[in-house]
Amino acid sequence: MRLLLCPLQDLLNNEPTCLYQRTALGPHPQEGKEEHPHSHPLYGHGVCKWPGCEAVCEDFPSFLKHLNSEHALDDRSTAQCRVQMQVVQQLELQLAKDKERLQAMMTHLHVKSTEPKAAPQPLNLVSSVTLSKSASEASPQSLPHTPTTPTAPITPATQGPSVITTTSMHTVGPIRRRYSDKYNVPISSADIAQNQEFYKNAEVRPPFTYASLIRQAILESPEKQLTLNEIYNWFTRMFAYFRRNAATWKNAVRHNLSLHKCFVRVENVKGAVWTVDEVEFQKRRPQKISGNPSLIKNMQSGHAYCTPLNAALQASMAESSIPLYTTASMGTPTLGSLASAMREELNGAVEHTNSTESDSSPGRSPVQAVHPVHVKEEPLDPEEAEGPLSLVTTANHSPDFDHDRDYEDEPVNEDME
DNA sequence: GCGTATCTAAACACTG
DNA sequence: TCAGTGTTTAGATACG
Repeated sequence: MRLLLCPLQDLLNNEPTCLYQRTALGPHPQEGKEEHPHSHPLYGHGVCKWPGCEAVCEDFPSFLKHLNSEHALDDRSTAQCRVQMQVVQQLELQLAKDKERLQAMMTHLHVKSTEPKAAPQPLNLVSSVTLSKSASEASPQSLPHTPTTPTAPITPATQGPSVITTTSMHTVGPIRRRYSDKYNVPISSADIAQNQEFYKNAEVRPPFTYASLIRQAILESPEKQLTLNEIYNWFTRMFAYFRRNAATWKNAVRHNLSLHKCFVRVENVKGAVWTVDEVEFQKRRPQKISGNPSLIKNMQSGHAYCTPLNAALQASMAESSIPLYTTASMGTPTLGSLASAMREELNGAVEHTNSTESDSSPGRSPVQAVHPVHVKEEPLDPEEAEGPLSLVTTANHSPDFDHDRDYEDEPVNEDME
């Protein structure tokens, strides 16, 4: 624990500006106004800008007082800082990837670039702090195939041990994890929207059921109806995970369409399209999210089980991380609306958790805070086992090593990016 | 241990 | 014949 905290302590001691110093996010917010005694990257418009806080501070002194009292060097703040590192790293990786893409495009078009070529090894803020285990420590066979760049969903700490912690990040092997609607209650719109880029780029299984995804695909369509092929396209477009093993998940999609009454097949001019019977779909909700005490208890226990591992740090991660990303500008309406649909499913539970979870972070969704996001990692095909490593290990690799990777099972969809 | 929900795999039928 | 679509069944897994 102490080991983990040390680098962070340095960070915290140096004030959060160090986050900017260590990133390629551009000029520091304070640049050019250093002399201003009341400017602070964590303070603006009378609001504390600490991720997930947004506490109103009437003036700068009160902000400082708030900063020192609410965001002191404790496990929670440390955890938040680490999560912020993840955010920054994610953005850096994306930037590096896009830069390289741009370079390749310009090279292809024989355009002289003024843009410096992306560094082959991106800054790796997180790995040096929390992901100190080398990739070699993990058995390649046990690691999921995540050849794309992301390191973790942008909402990592919804499940304390599964994303951030060193140990957990190395246990995402071929363990099949359940991710039913019922247990994904806490997934919020922000959750998904901010993870959009992640899921688009990372071959990480989205933590939603096929039924939920199908429903959302249909609801996102202008006419609220899609052909099977259009549903396929939506899956591959929105989730990198579904750009491989097509036979498997397509079968599952068809299976779900047939199985669930909420999916209604409608014949129209251009053939059969699938629609969602919201009434039928809603019928599933009471069964799944009844807001009963056991569910609430379960949601709370999401904390409990992680705390013994890394003590308060784990808990603080679980408690406080999600809202850190609410300001991340990665979401788009598409997955945002998916999240909205998810949120509809979660309404009942949210109310309960609001009252059960101590909420010291204004603006934080309690559901997000207390419930894990399960990321299922698939067993690898034998020929894939030696491929790129896990979410964790990719963080220690060049983000671009997979650029030329092909989708094994089928050509990239025509509308994929 | 049981029930439920889900995932995965497979077989089969139908259609263009 | 073949590919795509749709239905159904069965086994496995996760969880309450």
